[in-house]
Amino acid sequence: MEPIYLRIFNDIEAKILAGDWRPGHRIPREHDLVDDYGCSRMTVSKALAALVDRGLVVRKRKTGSFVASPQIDRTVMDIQDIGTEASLAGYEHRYKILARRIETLDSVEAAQLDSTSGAEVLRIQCLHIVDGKPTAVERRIILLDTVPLARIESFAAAPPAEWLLSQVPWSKAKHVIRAVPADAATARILEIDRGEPCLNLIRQTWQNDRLVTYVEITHPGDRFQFAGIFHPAKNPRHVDSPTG
Amino acid sequence: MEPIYLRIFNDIEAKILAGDWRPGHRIPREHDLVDDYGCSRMTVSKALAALVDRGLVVRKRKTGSFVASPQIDRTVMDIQDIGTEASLAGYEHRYKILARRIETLDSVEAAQLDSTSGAEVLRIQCLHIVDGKPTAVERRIILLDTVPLARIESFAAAPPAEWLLSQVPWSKAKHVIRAVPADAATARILEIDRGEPCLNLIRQTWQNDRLVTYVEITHPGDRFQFAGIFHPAKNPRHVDSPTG
DNA sequence: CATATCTATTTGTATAGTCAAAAGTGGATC
DNA sequence: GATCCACTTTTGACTATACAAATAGATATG
Repeated sequence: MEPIYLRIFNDIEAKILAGDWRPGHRIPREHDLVDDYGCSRMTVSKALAALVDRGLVVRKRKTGSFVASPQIDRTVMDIQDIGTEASLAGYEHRYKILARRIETLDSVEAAQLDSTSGAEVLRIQCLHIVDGKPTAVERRIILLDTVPLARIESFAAAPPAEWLLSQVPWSKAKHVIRAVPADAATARILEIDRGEPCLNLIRQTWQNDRLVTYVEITHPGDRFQFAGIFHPAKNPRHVDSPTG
Repeated sequence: MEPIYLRIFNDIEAKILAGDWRPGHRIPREHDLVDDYGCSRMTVSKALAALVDRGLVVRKRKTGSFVASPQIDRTVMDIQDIGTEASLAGYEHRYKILARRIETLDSVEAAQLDSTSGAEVLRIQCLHIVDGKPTAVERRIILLDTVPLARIESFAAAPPAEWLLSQVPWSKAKHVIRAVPADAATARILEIDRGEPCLNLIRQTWQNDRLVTYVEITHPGDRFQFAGIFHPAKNPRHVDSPTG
């Protein structure tokens, strides 16, 4: 038998991840959940505290509990969004959409992405310029089934990574980081020599087992690095943490 | 006023991080902590649950609660240890200590490591061989002030990373991942050409603001990648595996 | 000898309350 | 209008207790 607090946790998590409860949506107050599940307040509290820790919920006395704005886990964030990182480091960041078209996945690509063949996707190529220098090529595929709004998005206001984060909560992400030699096309775009070492990040992001996006980001090895400072979870996380 | 459960949490965390309670040490049982702190069992339980989540404690019914073997934070994308990762992925792993000597840090290096000049360190160079192929050069510095036992350790039974993890809990880690061309020495050791793209990981690990170790690990770009699957703040698994 | 069973210990989950702290609301007063 | 205070809602911390589940260790059995 699944513990009650886990059932509550899972129910609410599912609603949020399914997009049923959007960010800002008010979660039933403890008292209501007590009634709904026929359990004690402590049990409800345990579930909600775990959701706070999971980053899906924020709580405030007197005001209530709300679905949190989707936020990348801080330890993943470090390699998440070039623009954010650049401006955190005090650099100027621009980007240019080099290509943008809607396609259907052929079977080879579909298999590669672990997705279904024939799905409609938006394919984007984007150059990131940090401090005046070309710093990354971003080649991205967005599944239009999962993110229909992408069809009409121009990415003029925010680059694809940032726009997606504001649209879709993610439930799973897979990263691969490699060192690769620059191919001809990449070398031209990044203004480096062919064969130069490049840092290559591939990320797939899912929402409830539906692929949201596949992206490959290639950085010149001499102009970019991934860095992060990590602490083992600082304040008590997970269960019954007060300050969040 | 600090909540009781936080006080308990902090007290125990401090003891573990200070090395006062070593991995495997039995933590007082809930009942004893109830007596010690004059609070209820639920409060103690909350603190211990948080410590479990924090990764510092493991608990088992009837047996008790124990200081966990130090582990890399699960949400951190990182190779905790090549050997472990390799065998998880089903590969055979060997390693060879190429060099081992005790030195004192000169001022240049000390500044680089953000440490004090004149400190005694153990400097190790180590080659990792996965599936019969040279897969990583590990160049490591261990601060003997922080880890005195390293002075007499031969690393015959376990490679430095694994040995350190079993010895020292960490409270902070800094990672840098880059793509670099192989220099002459590295190329020779890894049996690749000079200039070939290599994946380069630098990690510094601290225990309570005292540097434990500085390590630079260089992988051939075509034989290694970092990969990780993340679920926001859950129990992400990460796998760093040799590529074909 | 091995093996199955019982028992005591320790953690895990849950209840049904109490009191406290934060913070939004509205009302009294200037 | 503006300011301060009391009121109310909602979360945060905690108690004292209960019973369940896992299991190490002792005991009984074949």
